[in-house]
Formats: sequence, C-alpha cells, structure tokens
Amino acid sequence: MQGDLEGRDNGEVAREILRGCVFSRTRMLDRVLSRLFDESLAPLGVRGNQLTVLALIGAMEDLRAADVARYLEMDKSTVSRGLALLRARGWVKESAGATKTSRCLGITAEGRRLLQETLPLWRSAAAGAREVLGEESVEALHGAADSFLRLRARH
Amino acid sequence: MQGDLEGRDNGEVAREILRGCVFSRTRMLDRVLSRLFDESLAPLGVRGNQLTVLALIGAMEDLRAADVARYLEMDKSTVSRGLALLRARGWVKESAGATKTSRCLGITAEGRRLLQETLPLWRSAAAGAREVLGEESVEALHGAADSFLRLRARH
DNA sequence: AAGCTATAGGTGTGCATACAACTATTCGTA
DNA sequence: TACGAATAGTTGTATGCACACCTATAGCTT
Repeated sequence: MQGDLEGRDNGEVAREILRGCVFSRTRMLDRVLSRLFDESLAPLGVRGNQLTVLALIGAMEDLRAADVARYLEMDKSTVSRGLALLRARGWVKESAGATKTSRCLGITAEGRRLLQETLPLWRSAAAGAREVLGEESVEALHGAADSFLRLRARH
Repeated sequence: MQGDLEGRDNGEVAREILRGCVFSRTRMLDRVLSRLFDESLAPLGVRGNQLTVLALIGAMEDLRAADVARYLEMDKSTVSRGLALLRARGWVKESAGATKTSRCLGITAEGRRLLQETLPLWRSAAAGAREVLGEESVEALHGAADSFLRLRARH
C-alpha cells in the first residue's frame, strides 16, 4: 500500500503531530472498537454507546440525565438526544424527580431483557477486541481508564 | 453527586458491562481528549481530527483518500466528507492520480502555514491532556496505540 | 424578599462516524 | 479478450458529539 509512513516524511511539524498525538491515536483506537462493538450488537438493533448508557441506568437508582453526563464524560446535550432514542425504543422510562427541573431515569422490563440478550454478543465483542487490538493494547486501555477514574475521583 | 456507582448497584449484567467494557471506557477517554484538543485549537478554526488528517497529508507524498482511511482506521465515506471540508478551507488540494479513479492529496501553502501556527496550541493541548488524564493514563494510551500499530503492521 | 448564581434540561448548528448502496474503473484470470 | 472481483470515490441515512444559547427552577447571600 502507498500509505507507508517511514521513508517519505516531508514535514517536521506533521511528524511531531502524527507520532506523538495522544488524541489522534486514542480516536483511532476508538474507531476500531466502535466498529467492532456496533457490528457485534447490530443483530439486536442497539449500538455500543446506547448499551453503555442503558447499562448505567440499569445499574443505578435515581439517576438523572445530568448524572449520566458526568459519569460518562458526555455533554448534557448529547445525553439528552441519546435518551430520547432510548425512550423511543422503550428501553428507558422517566419519572418525576426531586425537583421540578429534574427527572429520574429508569430501565424498563424490555430494557432489562435487552441487556440480558445482549450479554453474549457483548462478550464476543470483547473477545474480538482482544484479538484485533491485541491483549497488550486492551490491558493498556483498561489501565488508562482506571488511572483516569482514580484521578477524577479526587475531585 | 447522585451518580456514585458503589453501593447502589442493581443489576449483574449492567455491572459487568460497565466495569469491564474496553469500548465504553475508551470512548469516554476519547470524549475527554476531543473536548480538550478541540478547545485548544478553536482559536485557529480547526478541529483536532482535521489537524490529524492534514498532518498526515502534509507528511506523506502521493496519498490518496483510501490511504488516509486505512492509515487512520476511518471509513472511506468519513474521509471523503472530511476532505471536502479541508479542501473548502483551502488547506488541501487534489491532483490527478495514477488512475482515472484516484486522486493524489496534497497540502497547500496555507495548510502548511496552519500546521505551523497550530504547533504551540497543539503542544499546550498535549500538556493539558497529561494534566487532566494523568501521566499514567497518557502513557498507557500511547502504549495501547503502539501495541495495536505493531500488531497491525504484521498484516 | 430580592437578586445573583448554579443547575437541569432542551434546541440549533456543524462536524465525526460508519453502513449500505451506487458509479466508474482497474485488475486478475479463465 | 471477456468477465467477475476488487478498488476508488460519492451520497443517503442514522447516530454520536459538543458548543452556544435558551428557559425554568433551585439555592445561596445580602
């Protein structure tokens, strides 16, 4: 293939950005993982990201949209639109919250059933990730997330 | 905050997905990094992802869109639309390729100037990443990417 | 109580992402 | 050489993402 980096490098700045950019490399890994998980979960009509939010809601009581945003480092507008999809599919319901401006999120029976049906597909996707990225890479990603979450917990 | 995972876990499946999902955790780290880099680069009107593609094009000769897609693990349709933006901003130009169905990508003078102006902002974003994610986490992410790229190189 | 600030949520806009489907061309091979 | 498979690129569609901006409410402080 023409895309061989070594031997044709043409710009110092470009080189520095390409080799050492934690953002571009993380985004690339995310693309690989997203494709893999979305493909595995496709038979049940759910995306990896939707499953993440659904699992969070299924795991915790009295969650509000803003809590989901904080927990997953998402913007509240992203959560807002994502929850609309989950509600439309009947996986998530809302109930009155402690104040007039907030609502509590809850998983429905269908939502919980989906979570159960999803489990084997999710496990197969996780196995696929270890195969495609390599064991080392997956372990390093878990380490990065653990490290970040520990740091975040101190705030 | 209400979103405290420990002590209110309510579903085994949800727990397994949340704790051990390399996809959801990588996506979360990517969101943090994207916000950070996009914010740092905003004064120059360029997104982190656009800079990645531009740097790649600036670094290599005779790249085609399909090469960019393979190198960065992007879908060809994503690259197609992204390149349209880079062309519209005058950072990237196209020239006739080896065959009728392919074109060669090149960086323009403005594109190269942007890369230069971007460098200090990019460095400051990288420093911010080490601060926000922690040194450990950034190192682990680089390790994950290195490991993946080594594995991919054997194909 | 008034008023300022923070919080909860939604909407407009633009970019990022990928699958499916399509056209055009190229390549390999029978 | 003719034909089927692979490749290069675009477009339709749906989702993911976040900033800016908006309304409404809550909470704190004077």
